[in-house]
Amino acid sequence: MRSSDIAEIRKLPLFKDVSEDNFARLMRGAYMQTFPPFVDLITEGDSSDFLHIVFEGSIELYAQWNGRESTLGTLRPISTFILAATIKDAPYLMSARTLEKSRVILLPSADVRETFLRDQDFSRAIVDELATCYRTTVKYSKNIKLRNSVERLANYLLRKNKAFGNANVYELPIEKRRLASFLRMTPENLSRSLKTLRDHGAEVDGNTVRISNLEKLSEFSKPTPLIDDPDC
Amino acid sequence: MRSSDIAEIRKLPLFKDVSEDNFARLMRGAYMQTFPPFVDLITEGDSSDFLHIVFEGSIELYAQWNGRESTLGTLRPISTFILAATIKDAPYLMSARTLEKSRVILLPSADVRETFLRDQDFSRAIVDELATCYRTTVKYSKNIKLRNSVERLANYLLRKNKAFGNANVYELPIEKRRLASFLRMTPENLSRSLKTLRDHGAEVDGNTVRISNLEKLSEFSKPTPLIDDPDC
DNA sequence: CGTGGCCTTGAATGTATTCAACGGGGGTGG
DNA sequence: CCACCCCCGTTGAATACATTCAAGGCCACG
Repeated sequence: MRSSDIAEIRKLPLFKDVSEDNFARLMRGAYMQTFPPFVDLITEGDSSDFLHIVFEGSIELYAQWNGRESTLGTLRPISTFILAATIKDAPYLMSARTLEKSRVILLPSADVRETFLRDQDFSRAIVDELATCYRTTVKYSKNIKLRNSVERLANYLLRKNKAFGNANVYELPIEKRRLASFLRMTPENLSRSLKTLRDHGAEVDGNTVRISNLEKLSEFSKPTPLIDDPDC
Repeated sequence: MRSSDIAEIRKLPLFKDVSEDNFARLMRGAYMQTFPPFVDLITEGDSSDFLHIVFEGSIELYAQWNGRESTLGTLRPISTFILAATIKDAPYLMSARTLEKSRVILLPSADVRETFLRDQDFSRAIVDELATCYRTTVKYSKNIKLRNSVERLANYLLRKNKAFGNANVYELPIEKRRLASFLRMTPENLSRSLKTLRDHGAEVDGNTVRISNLEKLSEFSKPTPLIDDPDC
């Protein structure tokens, strides 16, 4: 691995407080790899040999059952996945594929577990990361259980608008069919729901989202930090 | 707190490896409390002053939004809740109420966080617990996203049958309306789905479940450890 | 012995999925 | 450079699935 990459990794919240020794030991077994688009990195059910970290590009988390497939999230730099399986030395619960050309760090799970025991600052960072991921999935479940599909979509548009600096105009960061799956809807249903939202202050043309009436959209969406704030 | 209670707590996986000193310090601030049925213990949005542990009874986790309510889980002895909020010193994402007379241990969150930093074995146990909870919610999301309501119900009946020792006859552990909410259905829909399952090897009369044809039910349910095994 | 909550059933409504068809954009290969 | 094809997104119609509303039975509880 290039030393410039290692310096970058060192800056990650997960590693920045790890002792010099322990970090060096972790990096000895680590490697950075570049993947083309639409490559499966991990498959649910497999044992977790590596902790993955997205360094560049984007990664889709998805799951399958009985011939169906569902998107559970999209990861962008810089995020880890899937930490819980690594920590527990348990099988992956989700699969992951690149959506574009991506650079990914692979850390042998055994090394991560060992460093966890050895380095208090690392274990603290791991726990923080784990707790954050956990809370993300709880919010995700609440979103799906408490809202219907149009409400989920409306709140998604609001969340992304905030993430893009409240510009009120932005591009959808993922394909519509993946967004549909993420929001637990079919692509057809997404299309129709987008039309519905024109009456509520949001217009989507192609991949361009325009919040034409933020107040109206907010009133319809009723966002709450306990579901929609990623930092909460 | 009674010393017999403290001895019981000491046996919990979360605490059994904690040093004598640290455990004693934790217990100084802890207290055990008995609550009547249907008492709200925590409310989503509140700050997490205590880590809770169910000692006796049962606790419902639920969330609300826009006048709606949804059950996210039921806790039985001995489980913690809600660890992630305590660790991150963040607001609760779920509310919790007793469903019956329950005994609950309250540990001041600040003490938990302090002990976490002080005691390596405790931090290890915390991480394991967190990772387990995290994986539980991932499985929950997969269940809801990949299965329709009858499939979710069928797999629920199978899971509980396994939990009750594969006796093929057992009592539903929670009220049907709460089960319905947990499975993301209405009570009416649950009633009708139970009738549907008569054709697939499961008969439910009142609270009594009878798996009349396990093979048929399994074939219909298509359970997978990556969703249905709580220990996976 | 009333009363209230839970569960069930039926009917009507609303929401979401499926199936089919079509247009457009991007990429490939002739 | 163009023709072609494939996949995505959209639209419409039919269907399936789920919710709502209303009513009644049952049990537990006061």
